[in-house]
Amino acid sequence: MNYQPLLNYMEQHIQLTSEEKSLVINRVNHRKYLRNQYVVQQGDVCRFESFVLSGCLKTFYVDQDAQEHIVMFAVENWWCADLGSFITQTPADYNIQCLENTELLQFSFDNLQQLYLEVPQLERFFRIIIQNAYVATEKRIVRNFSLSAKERYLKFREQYPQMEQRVPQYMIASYLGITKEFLSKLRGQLMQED
Amino acid sequence: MNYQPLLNYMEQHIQLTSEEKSLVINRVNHRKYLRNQYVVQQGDVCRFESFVLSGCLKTFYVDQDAQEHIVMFAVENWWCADLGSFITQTPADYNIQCLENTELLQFSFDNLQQLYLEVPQLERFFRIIIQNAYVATEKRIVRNFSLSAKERYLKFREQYPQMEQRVPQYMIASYLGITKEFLSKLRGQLMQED
DNA sequence: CTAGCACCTTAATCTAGATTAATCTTTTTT
DNA sequence: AAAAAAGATTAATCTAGATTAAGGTGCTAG
Repeated sequence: MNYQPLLNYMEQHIQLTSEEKSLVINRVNHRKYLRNQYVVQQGDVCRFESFVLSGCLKTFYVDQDAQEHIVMFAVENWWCADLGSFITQTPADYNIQCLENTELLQFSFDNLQQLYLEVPQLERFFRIIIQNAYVATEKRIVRNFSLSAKERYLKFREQYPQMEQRVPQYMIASYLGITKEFLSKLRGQLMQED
Repeated sequence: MNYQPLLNYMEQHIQLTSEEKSLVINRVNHRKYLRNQYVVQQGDVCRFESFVLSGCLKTFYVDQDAQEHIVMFAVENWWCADLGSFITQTPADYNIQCLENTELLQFSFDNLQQLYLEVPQLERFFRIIIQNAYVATEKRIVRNFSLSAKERYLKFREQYPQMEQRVPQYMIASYLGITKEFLSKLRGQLMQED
């Protein structure tokens, strides 16, 4: 099993001895999902905080009118969970579904509590993860408030350049909060411009 | 000085001995602000995490077109800070300004680091604060995505019933992400309906 | 090879909410 | 009490983006 990407990621924020690393590795579950499988379903408690080794996932919300709203994508070296649900162990607002065959390293809630005792530095690590998630979410609110659909799309393209090749346009539209038809129109306009 | 509201709030999440309580009280600054004073300005580093003893504040963002976007209000027993800035000690995206004369209990970044050593339980407490902030922010994204302006307004009214009397309508409009004229129209419609 | 499905585009029409501008009301200042 | 400033309403017009509907492209499967 390849734990290196996770350990590399962790070492960006904390230093771990090799004993600590093996404690982490002991508590983490490796799991493969197939394309279209769900990692979390709206209404269930989110049981894992997952690190993406390979593949691609979407986190989305289904509203009363059965409309899907994508709130984030996750690819290699990203974390993915309904953090609100995981943290409080209450039912999830979001679904998380694989867009490709996907390999995850998963921390269950209980294992994570254990690990906090075994490797106290992880308290710090996961606080940073939550903080980053929080800051990113806040920035997204600001962006949705103050930018037009076209500006949001351009920002998305520069921020996730690989993403457009990887996921269908109607999902990008959903992420941007617009219809696929309007995204198509914007793309038409942008082609024109250059 | 009246520290009781803060201690009550803390005791909802953690238990503190009376020695620990005095450690907290020793590290917290009490400060009065006048109406219209700024607690944080966009571009400055947010120096405090503040607990509201009395008064009312708005957290807002000014975009390129000098438009103000209110992201949250804070009243008695709420926390207020540009958490993203405070946590990372980097320049703030938001302004925080008093809408009334306001009394705050403030934790400076350095004092808080000290306190984490003196009262380790506070690590837990402030993680919970951040988690709650995160969850609230996430729910807000979902709401902005899937509800119409009218629905958001109704939700706002039921969630912050006291607020409408306390802050001018054009600020509520800004919080809801609509113009004051349109809010006025909605209010007209709703009067009609009942 | 063609049927079917998943995805994308284009164009016409519609609507929630923005903009502008004028008037009215309430609060604050002097 | 008058004047000024701050806030709220109303109505006409405008626009970003939604909706509907039809046709196009390209993959995958029998």
